[in-house]
Amino acid sequence: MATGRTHRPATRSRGIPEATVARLPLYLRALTALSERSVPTVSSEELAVAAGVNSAKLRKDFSYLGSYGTRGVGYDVEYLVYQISRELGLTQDWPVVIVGIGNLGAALANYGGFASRGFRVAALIDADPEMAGKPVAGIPVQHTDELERIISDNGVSIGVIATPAGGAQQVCERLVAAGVTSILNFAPTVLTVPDGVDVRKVDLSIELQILAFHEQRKAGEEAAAAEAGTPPPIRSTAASRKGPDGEVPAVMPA
Amino acid sequence: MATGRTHRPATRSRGIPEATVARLPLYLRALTALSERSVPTVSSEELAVAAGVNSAKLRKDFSYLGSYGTRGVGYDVEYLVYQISRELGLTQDWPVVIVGIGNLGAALANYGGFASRGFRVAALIDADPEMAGKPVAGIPVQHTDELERIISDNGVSIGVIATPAGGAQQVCERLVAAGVTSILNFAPTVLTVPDGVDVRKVDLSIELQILAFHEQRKAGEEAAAAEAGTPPPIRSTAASRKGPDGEVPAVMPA
DNA sequence: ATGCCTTTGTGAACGCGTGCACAAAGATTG
DNA sequence: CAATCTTTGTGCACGCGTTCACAAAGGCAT
Ligand SMILES: NC(=O)c1ccc[n+]([C@@H]2O[C@H](COP(=O)([O-])OP(=O)(O)OC[C@H]3O[C@@H](n4cnc5c(N)ncnc54)[C@H](O)[C@@H]3O)[C@@H](O)[C@H]2O)c1
Ligand SMILES: NC(=O)c1ccc[n+]([C@@H]2O[C@H](COP(=O)([O-])OP(=O)(O)OC[C@H]3O[C@@H](n4cnc5c(N)ncnc54)[C@H](O)[C@@H]3O)[C@@H](O)[C@H]2O)c1
Repeated sequence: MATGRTHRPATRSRGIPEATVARLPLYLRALTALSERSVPTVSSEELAVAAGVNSAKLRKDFSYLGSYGTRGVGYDVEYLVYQISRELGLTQDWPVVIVGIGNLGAALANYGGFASRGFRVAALIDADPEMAGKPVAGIPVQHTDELERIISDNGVSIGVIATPAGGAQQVCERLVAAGVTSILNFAPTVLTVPDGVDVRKVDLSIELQILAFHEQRKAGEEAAAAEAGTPPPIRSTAASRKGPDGEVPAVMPA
Repeated sequence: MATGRTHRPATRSRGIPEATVARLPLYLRALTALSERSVPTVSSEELAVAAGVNSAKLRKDFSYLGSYGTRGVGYDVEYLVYQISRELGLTQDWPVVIVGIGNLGAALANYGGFASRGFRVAALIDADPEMAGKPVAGIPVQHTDELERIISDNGVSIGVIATPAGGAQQVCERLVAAGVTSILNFAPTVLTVPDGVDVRKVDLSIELQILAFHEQRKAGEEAAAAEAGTPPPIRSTAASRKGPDGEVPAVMPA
């Protein structure tokens, strides 16, 4: 999970646990797929498999929203899609601004799945004067000077930061001062925000490092098992060259 | 947090809790910044602020790695950088392949922070024959047909999937069959993998939906507070037009 | 109408993660 | 060398999240 919230200690957001909120979009995606295949109802077990979670967890999650299921039958797909959408606030249209239209910002602007679920790219903002006016994904880039006006005019409350790390905190402060209360941060920095502002971060580098940790551990365990004469569990083909870059696994030589 | 692991029930990865592992890269980043400023030592309190966490949590996290601090003084920055790097497996060089060189894949390939910490883009792979041979970020794109050979030749164990959702599971299976045991997935799908393979996902859409949930809740609470005659907490300027797109907040009209 | 079969909704137990608070450790100063 | 001051390392309690397991609910067949 390339994510983490900031501030706001307790959960109790109208009683729905934070962990549940984080899974609702997952259920919604699975349900939307079922809806497109015109499947009328689905059991907690089927839906759980589709969403990649435990079925008891899924039922408990839904129980926070109310009793929308029918015992012996399951859940009505359309009805559940509506209920979850409403709970997540997706029945409204959320204007979003993206700040920092470089490699990543441009990719985000071009991302189709953005608009698909109630989010609309209201503006693209960059500090580079060269970029001003140039269209990216059909939307002209605007200069940072316009930031406050853009936020205000469009009633934007969600901002995406895709600037280099150095500028992120300052951009964040301007966004917040202008009225933004939710920020999705792609820059590798810890953002400091006042209470009442939500920050979520997506950090590629952290994700890779976490994977590397487990990868190293797997290589170590495997080496230890080989040392002990235990044959590697399965997949010994790939296993035999698992030390990355031809390096020796980080275990004691003797 | 745009993240979530799959499979592998218990933690106990050599005793280091998963939550701690997820924070180590954060500490490492803060420590690297200190190191570049030639700061010799740092207290848990200072470092905690820099990393945006509680200092007790930070100390407990470090205690899992061993006793690397000096009471009354703090932690030696250089030494800690080394210890965390080693623990995360960053003293090795990890070759990574990126599959699906579209908007996002190209941005990832161009991402500088990639190589900075032990990760090296070994190959770019795409199914589009038109792209084969074209250089992206200085690396020629190779066709999917070569996938197995590339993984094998380079000893790749970490793969990044940036294809459309439809192709992700199949790409995933080919990667795993070829020997990849860690996957970072950007496609909005639940990937099914065999035991022993780690999957982490980054899902922009889910992040935005979580933000929207809290945003809606804030708007609702505010409306309720206004109704009750209680003035909005702070920042009433921005608050007064918090209903997105000029819509009425989703509360009962009367 | 009655009984069976499926599936929900949730009580309860458990484990992980967090944060407080403090004793022990060590540096520093006189 | 002793006193003081700073900061670590951790015992402990608490709360959240997960999972099991099952009683209740409801559809459906006879
Ligand atoms: N490219 C990736 O795949 C990737 C992956 C993970 C994280 N990131 C992070 O995302 C951020 C952007 O990455 P990128 O590759 O797009 O970088 P980039 O250099 O291509 O783009 C950065 C853009 O931000 C603009 N900018 C700089 N300062 C600004 C400011 N104060 N206000 C507004 N705009 C400003 C620049 O003009 C530029 O257009 C970086 O922090 C990077 O670490 C990128
Ligand atoms: N662009 C974004 O900012 C963004 C954000 C979040 C998630 N995503 C997700 O990331 C993925 C890629 O997004 P994108 O905007 O780069 O899409 P894109 O259409 O620009 O690029 C997809 C690329 O994958 C290639 N491809 C398709 N099937 C393939 C296969 N089976 N094997 C190898 N390559 C294959 C295509 O040739 C194309 O080059 C999508 O799943 C999207 O939902 C993108």
